Amino acid sequence: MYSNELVRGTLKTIILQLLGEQSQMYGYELSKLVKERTKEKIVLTEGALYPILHKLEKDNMVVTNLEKVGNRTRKYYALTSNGKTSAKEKKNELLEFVETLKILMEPKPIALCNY
Amino acid sequence: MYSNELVRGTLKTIILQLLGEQSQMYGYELSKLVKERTKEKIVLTEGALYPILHKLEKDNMVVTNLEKVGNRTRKYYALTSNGKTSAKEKKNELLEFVETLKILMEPKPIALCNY
DNA sequence: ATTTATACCTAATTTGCTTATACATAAGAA
DNA sequence: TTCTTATGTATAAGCAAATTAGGTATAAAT
Repeated sequence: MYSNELVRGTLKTIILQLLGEQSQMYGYELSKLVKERTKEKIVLTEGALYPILHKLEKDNMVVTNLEKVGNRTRKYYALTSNGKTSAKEKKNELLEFVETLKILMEPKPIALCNY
Repeated sequence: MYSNELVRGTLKTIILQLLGEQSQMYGYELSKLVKERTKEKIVLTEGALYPILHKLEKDNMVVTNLEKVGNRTRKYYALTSNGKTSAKEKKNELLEFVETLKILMEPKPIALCNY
Protein backbone atom coordinates (compact mmCIF):
# COMPACT_ATOMS: atom_id res chain seq x y z
CA MET A 1 0.00 0.00 0.00
CA TYR A 2 1.15 3.48 -0.84
CA SER A 3 2.14 5.96 1.80
CA ASN A 4 -0.75 8.09 2.88
CA GLU A 5 0.70 11.38 1.70
CA LEU A 6 0.56 10.24 -1.91
CA VAL A 7 -3.04 9.13 -1.85
CA ARG A 8 -4.11 12.29 -0.09
CA GLY A 9 -5.49 14.75 -2.58
CA THR A 10 -6.50 12.18 -5.16
CA LEU A 11 -9.46 10.61 -3.37
CA LYS A 12 -12.16 13.06 -4.40
CA THR A 13 -11.09 12.74 -8.03
CA ILE A 14 -11.15 8.96 -7.79
CA ILE A 15 -14.63 8.96 -6.30
CA LEU A 16 -15.99 11.34 -8.93
CA GLN A 17 -14.48 9.24 -11.67
CA LEU A 18 -15.93 5.97 -10.37
CA LEU A 19 -19.36 7.50 -9.87
CA GLY A 20 -19.20 8.59 -13.50
CA GLU A 21 -18.73 5.03 -14.68
CA GLN A 22 -22.07 3.81 -13.39
CA SER A 23 -25.50 5.31 -12.94
CA GLN A 24 -25.20 5.14 -9.16
CA MET A 25 -23.04 3.59 -6.46
CA TYR A 26 -23.09 3.35 -2.69
CA GLY A 27 -20.24 4.05 -0.31
CA TYR A 28 -19.29 0.54 0.61
CA GLU A 29 -19.36 -0.42 -3.04
CA LEU A 30 -16.97 2.40 -3.89
CA SER A 31 -14.51 1.34 -1.21
CA LYS A 32 -14.61 -2.27 -2.42
CA LEU A 33 -14.13 -1.24 -6.03
CA VAL A 34 -11.07 0.90 -5.25
CA LYS A 35 -9.58 -1.89 -3.18
CA GLU A 36 -10.16 -4.48 -5.88
CA ARG A 37 -9.11 -2.38 -8.85
CA THR A 38 -5.88 -1.24 -7.19
CA LYS A 39 -5.17 -4.63 -5.61
CA GLU A 40 -5.30 -2.95 -2.20
CA LYS A 41 -2.58 -0.48 -3.08
CA ILE A 42 -5.07 2.31 -2.56
CA VAL A 43 -7.55 1.90 0.25
CA LEU A 44 -10.48 4.24 0.68
CA THR A 45 -11.18 4.17 4.41
CA GLU A 46 -14.59 5.19 5.72
CA GLY A 47 -13.15 8.11 7.60
CA ALA A 48 -12.14 9.57 4.26
CA LEU A 49 -14.94 8.22 2.12
CA TYR A 50 -18.07 9.41 3.87
CA PRO A 51 -16.97 12.98 4.58
CA ILE A 52 -16.03 13.33 0.91
CA LEU A 53 -19.40 11.97 -0.24
CA HIS A 54 -21.24 14.30 2.12
CA LYS A 55 -19.21 17.23 0.89
CA LEU A 56 -19.97 16.34 -2.71
CA GLU A 57 -23.66 16.24 -1.89
CA LYS A 58 -23.50 19.56 -0.11
CA ASP A 59 -21.76 21.04 -3.16
CA ASN A 60 -24.44 19.65 -5.49
CA MET A 61 -22.04 17.32 -7.24
CA VAL A 62 -24.07 14.25 -6.35
CA VAL A 63 -27.61 13.37 -5.36
CA THR A 64 -28.55 10.47 -3.13
CA ASN A 65 -31.33 7.98 -2.85
CA LEU A 66 -31.84 5.38 -0.18
CA GLU A 67 -32.59 1.80 -1.09
CA LYS A 68 -33.59 -0.97 1.22
CA VAL A 69 -31.84 -4.29 0.80
CA GLY A 70 -33.37 -6.76 3.17
CA ASN A 71 -33.29 -4.90 6.45
CA ARG A 72 -30.33 -2.71 5.65
CA THR A 73 -30.27 0.61 3.90
CA ARG A 74 -27.92 1.55 1.13
CA LYS A 75 -27.34 5.16 0.23
CA TYR A 76 -26.74 5.43 -3.48
CA TYR A 77 -24.89 8.38 -4.96
CA ALA A 78 -25.28 9.62 -8.52
CA LEU A 79 -23.47 12.47 -10.27
CA THR A 80 -25.43 15.61 -11.05
CA SER A 81 -24.62 17.50 -14.23
CA ASN A 82 -22.31 19.71 -12.15
CA GLY A 83 -20.73 16.56 -10.84
CA LYS A 84 -20.17 15.20 -14.32
CA THR A 85 -18.44 18.38 -15.38
CA SER A 86 -16.30 18.41 -12.27
CA ALA A 87 -15.44 14.74 -12.71
CA LYS A 88 -14.10 15.37 -16.20
CA GLU A 89 -12.14 18.41 -15.12
CA LYS A 90 -10.60 16.68 -12.16
CA LYS A 91 -9.75 13.61 -14.16
CA ASN A 92 -7.98 15.70 -16.78
CA GLU A 93 -6.14 17.62 -14.10
CA LEU A 94 -4.99 14.40 -12.45
CA LEU A 95 -3.81 12.81 -15.69
CA GLU A 96 -1.97 15.98 -16.63
CA PHE A 97 -0.46 16.10 -13.18
CA VAL A 98 0.94 12.59 -13.42
CA GLU A 99 2.50 13.45 -16.78
CA THR A 100 4.13 16.49 -15.21
CA LEU A 101 5.40 14.32 -12.39
CA LYS A 102 6.93 11.91 -14.86
CA ILE A 103 8.69 14.71 -16.69
CA LEU A 104 10.00 15.99 -13.40
CA MET A 105 11.16 12.59 -12.22
CA GLU A 106 12.53 11.27 -15.48
CA PRO A 107 13.77 14.21 -17.50
CA LYS A 108 14.43 13.32 -21.09
CA PRO A 109 17.86 14.17 -22.45
CA ILE A 110 17.84 17.39 -24.47
CA ALA A 111 18.88 15.56 -27.59
CA LEU A 112 19.40 11.90 -28.26
CA CYS A 113 21.45 12.70 -31.30
CA ASN A 114 23.11 16.08 -31.51
CA TYR A 115 25.60 16.01 -34.32
CA MET B 1 -0.99 25.40 -11.79
CA TYR B 2 -2.39 22.27 -10.19
CA SER B 3 -4.65 22.38 -7.19
CA ASN B 4 -2.69 22.18 -4.00
CA GLU B 5 -4.15 18.90 -2.83
CA LEU B 6 -2.56 17.05 -5.72
CA VAL B 7 0.92 18.38 -5.17
CA ARG B 8 0.71 17.64 -1.49
CA GLY B 9 2.53 14.46 -0.70
CA THR B 10 4.80 14.51 -3.72
CA LEU B 11 7.15 17.32 -2.76
CA LYS B 12 9.57 15.36 -0.62
CA THR B 13 9.94 12.76 -3.35
CA ILE B 14 10.54 15.46 -5.94
CA ILE B 15 13.23 17.09 -3.82
CA LEU B 16 14.99 13.79 -3.15
CA GLN B 17 14.92 12.95 -6.84
CA LEU B 18 16.34 16.30 -7.93
CA LEU B 19 19.06 16.18 -5.29
CA GLY B 20 20.00 12.78 -6.69
CA GLU B 21 20.58 14.21 -10.13
CA GLN B 22 23.42 16.46 -9.07
CA SER B 23 26.18 16.31 -6.50
CA GLN B 24 24.62 19.13 -4.52
CA MET B 25 21.96 21.82 -4.81
CA TYR B 26 20.73 24.76 -2.75
CA GLY B 27 17.16 25.60 -1.87
CA TYR B 28 16.56 28.46 -4.21
CA GLU B 29 18.07 26.43 -7.03
CA LEU B 30 15.66 23.58 -6.33
CA SER B 31 12.64 25.86 -6.40
CA LYS B 32 13.77 27.39 -9.71
CA LEU B 33 14.38 23.98 -11.25
CA VAL B 34 10.94 22.66 -10.33
CA LYS B 35 9.32 25.82 -11.65
CA GLU B 36 11.20 25.64 -14.91
CA ARG B 37 10.91 21.92 -15.52
CA THR B 38 7.17 21.87 -14.85
CA LYS B 39 6.52 25.18 -16.62
CA GLU B 40 5.20 26.57 -13.35
CA LYS B 41 2.57 23.87 -13.03
CA ILE B 42 4.24 22.78 -9.84
CA VAL B 43 5.65 25.49 -7.62
CA LEU B 44 7.83 24.70 -4.65
CA THR B 45 7.20 27.59 -2.26
CA GLU B 46 9.70 28.41 0.45
CA GLY B 47 7.20 27.63 3.15
CA ALA B 48 7.15 24.06 1.92
CA LEU B 49 10.72 23.80 0.68
CA TYR B 50 12.79 24.75 3.70
CA PRO B 51 10.90 22.74 6.30
CA ILE B 52 11.25 19.68 4.07
CA LEU B 53 15.00 20.25 3.63
CA HIS B 54 15.44 20.70 7.37
CA LYS B 55 13.50 17.54 8.03
CA LEU B 56 15.62 15.61 5.54
CA GLU B 57 18.75 16.84 7.27
CA LYS B 58 17.41 15.89 10.69
CA ASP B 59 16.62 12.42 9.33
CA ASN B 60 20.14 12.04 7.91
CA MET B 61 18.94 11.96 4.33
CA VAL B 62 21.02 14.97 3.36
CA VAL B 63 24.09 16.81 4.57
CA THR B 64 24.68 20.50 4.12
CA ASN B 65 27.56 22.78 3.46
CA LEU B 66 27.56 26.55 3.35
CA GLU B 67 29.21 28.38 0.49
CA LYS B 68 29.81 32.08 0.20
CA VAL B 69 28.90 33.72 -3.08
CA GLY B 70 29.90 37.35 -2.97
CA ASN B 71 28.39 38.48 0.30
CA ARG B 72 25.55 35.99 0.37
CA THR B 73 25.52 32.48 1.74
CA ARG B 74 24.16 29.46 -0.05
CA LYS B 75 23.30 26.32 1.81
CA TYR B 76 24.02 23.33 -0.37
CA TYR B 77 22.31 20.01 0.20
CA ALA B 78 23.69 16.65 -0.84
CA LEU B 79 22.15 13.20 -0.43
CA THR B 80 23.70 10.83 2.07
CA SER B 81 23.74 7.14 1.28
CA ASN B 82 20.52 6.82 3.27
CA GLY B 83 19.14 9.65 1.18
CA LYS B 84 20.09 7.93 -2.05
CA THR B 85 18.31 4.76 -1.00
CA SER B 86 15.26 6.69 0.10
CA ALA B 87 15.24 8.68 -3.14
CA LYS B 88 15.13 5.51 -5.20
CA GLU B 89 12.42 3.96 -3.07
CA LYS B 90 10.26 7.04 -3.14
CA LYS B 91 10.70 7.50 -6.85
CA ASN B 92 9.64 3.92 -7.49
CA GLU B 93 6.68 4.31 -5.18
CA LEU B 94 5.59 7.48 -6.96
CA LEU B 95 5.91 6.01 -10.43
CA GLU B 96 4.02 2.91 -9.34
CA PHE B 97 1.40 5.09 -7.75
CA VAL B 98 0.76 7.05 -10.92
CA GLU B 99 0.38 3.80 -12.84
CA THR B 100 -2.15 2.60 -10.29
CA LEU B 101 -3.98 5.89 -10.64
CA LYS B 102 -4.14 5.45 -14.39
CA ILE B 103 -5.56 1.96 -14.04
CA LEU B 104 -8.12 3.28 -11.62
CA MET B 105 -9.08 6.21 -13.80
CA GLU B 106 -8.98 4.50 -17.17
CA PRO B 107 -9.92 0.89 -16.67
CA LYS B 108 -9.21 -1.29 -19.65
CA PRO B 109 -12.13 -3.28 -21.01
CA ILE B 110 -12.08 -6.91 -19.89
CA ALA B 111 -11.78 -8.13 -23.42
CA LEU B 112 -11.43 -6.25 -26.65
CA CYS B 113 -12.61 -9.27 -28.57
CA ASN B 114 -14.78 -11.77 -26.79
CA TYR B 115 -16.26 -14.13 -29.34
C1' DA C 1 -21.76 -18.49 19.67
C1' DT C 2 -18.38 -15.81 17.65
C1' DT C 3 -16.32 -13.82 13.95
C1' DT C 4 -16.41 -11.70 9.50
C1' DA C 5 -18.74 -9.06 5.97
C1' DT C 6 -21.95 -5.57 4.93
C1' DA C 7 -23.41 -0.72 5.62
C1' DC C 8 -23.50 3.75 7.50
C1' DC C 9 -21.58 7.71 10.36
C1' DT C 10 -18.58 11.14 13.12
C1' DA C 11 -15.21 13.35 16.42
C1' DA C 12 -10.41 14.11 17.66
C1' DT C 13 -6.14 14.34 15.97
C1' DT C 14 -2.32 14.52 12.71
C1' DT C 15 0.09 16.48 9.01
C1' DG C 16 1.71 18.70 4.94
C1' DC C 17 1.02 22.28 2.98
C1' DT C 18 -0.34 27.70 2.25
C1' DT C 19 -0.09 32.24 3.61
C1' DA C 20 2.26 35.65 5.61
C1' DT C 21 6.12 37.62 7.48
C1' DA C 22 10.99 38.57 8.39
C1' DC C 23 15.79 39.56 7.24
C1' DA C 24 19.52 40.54 3.95
C1' DT C 25 22.37 41.26 -0.46
C1' DA C 26 22.63 42.24 -5.55
C1' DA C 27 21.15 43.91 -9.79
C1' DG C 28 18.41 46.58 -12.74
C1' DA C 29 15.05 50.14 -13.91
C1' DA C 30 12.93 54.58 -13.09
C1' DT D 1 19.11 57.81 -6.43
C1' DT D 2 15.31 55.59 -5.19
C1' DC D 3 12.33 51.71 -6.15
C1' DT D 4 11.57 47.31 -7.73
C1' DT D 5 12.89 42.73 -8.82
C1' DA D 6 15.82 38.77 -8.19
C1' DT D 7 18.53 36.10 -5.09
C1' DG D 8 18.79 33.57 -0.75
C1' DT D 9 17.28 31.55 3.80
C1' DA D 10 14.02 30.99 7.55
C1' DT D 11 9.84 30.51 10.63
C1' DA D 12 5.08 31.01 12.64
C1' DA D 13 -0.02 30.86 12.24
C1' DG D 14 -3.58 28.63 10.17
C1' DC D 15 -6.19 25.41 7.11
C1' DA D 16 -8.08 21.31 5.08
C1' DA D 17 -7.70 16.54 3.84
C1' DA D 18 -6.71 12.82 5.51
C1' DT D 19 -5.87 9.12 9.68
C1' DT D 20 -7.18 7.00 13.77
C1' DA D 21 -10.47 5.42 16.49
C1' DG D 22 -14.70 5.05 17.90
C1' DG D 23 -19.98 4.11 17.38
C1' DT D 24 -24.44 1.62 15.54
C1' DA D 25 -26.71 -2.18 13.24
C1' DT D 26 -27.92 -6.30 10.12
C1' DA D 27 -26.49 -10.65 7.58
C1' DA D 28 -23.73 -14.43 6.70
C1' DA D 29 -20.36 -17.73 7.73
C1' DT D 30 -17.55 -20.66 10.84
